[in-house]
Amino acid sequence: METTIKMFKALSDETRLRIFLLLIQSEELCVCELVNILNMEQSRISHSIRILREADLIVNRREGRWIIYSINREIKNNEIIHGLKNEVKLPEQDLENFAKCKKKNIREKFKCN
Amino acid sequence: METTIKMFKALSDETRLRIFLLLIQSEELCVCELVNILNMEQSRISHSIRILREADLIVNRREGRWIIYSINREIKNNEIIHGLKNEVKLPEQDLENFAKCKKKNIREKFKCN
DNA sequence: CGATAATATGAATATCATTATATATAAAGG
DNA sequence: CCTTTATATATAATGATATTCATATTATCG
Repeated sequence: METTIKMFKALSDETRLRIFLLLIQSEELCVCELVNILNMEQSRISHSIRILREADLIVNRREGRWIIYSINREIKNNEIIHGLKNEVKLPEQDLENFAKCKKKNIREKFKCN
Repeated sequence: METTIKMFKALSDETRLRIFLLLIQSEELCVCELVNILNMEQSRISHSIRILREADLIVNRREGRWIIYSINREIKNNEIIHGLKNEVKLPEQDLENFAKCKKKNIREKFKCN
């Protein structure tokens, strides 16, 4: 129950829900990609990510200069998350920006933004 | 997306989640039964109920002096709610109090509390 | 109709959450 | 090593939420 409440709390904010859905879409993303896609302040993304991480919804690993986030495998068979995947779609704009961002391949270049 | 966020927000509070799960268990309950089961201030229950209602999670009808709440049928095939049912159990204490309350049959008597 | 019961609502307060700005840290490049 | 880049965190301002106490509303009973 406590875990579920934490999960609901983490996902009951638009910014965080969009980040979470983007991570479901894309397997993994770094912060500067999320900044790029969502067009928000970096500190806002970082802060949002922290709350998702603290709710055990996402995990991260470092890869050189980047810290790369992905969905926590352990919640992949949580039925609420399953339901969420089927019930909610990302805004079109986010999908577009996500595609553009992937094309840019910003992590290959020297400079991200 | 907006609907889902409203839903998550409504269910991300312990009081409201317990009320919601009790209503799933029991088909329908009036406020004084919930006060009885959860052992909380009546106004707290009423306020919580309002938020669940505004998120379209529950509905109500009047029956004499009582206002009786139940799960909104329209969300019964929402996959997130399905997931929730399977993932979360009510605290034992609530189940006990629920059973006791049903035995008391308070709506049959003149006075509820 | 007056009293009581069930529930809702309002106001006040306390707590918590969100966002922006500024700063810190850690890795990599030259 | 000094700079730049990516990210995190601290701080502060603002806004939202939860809870309680007091009061209002609506229905029933006598």
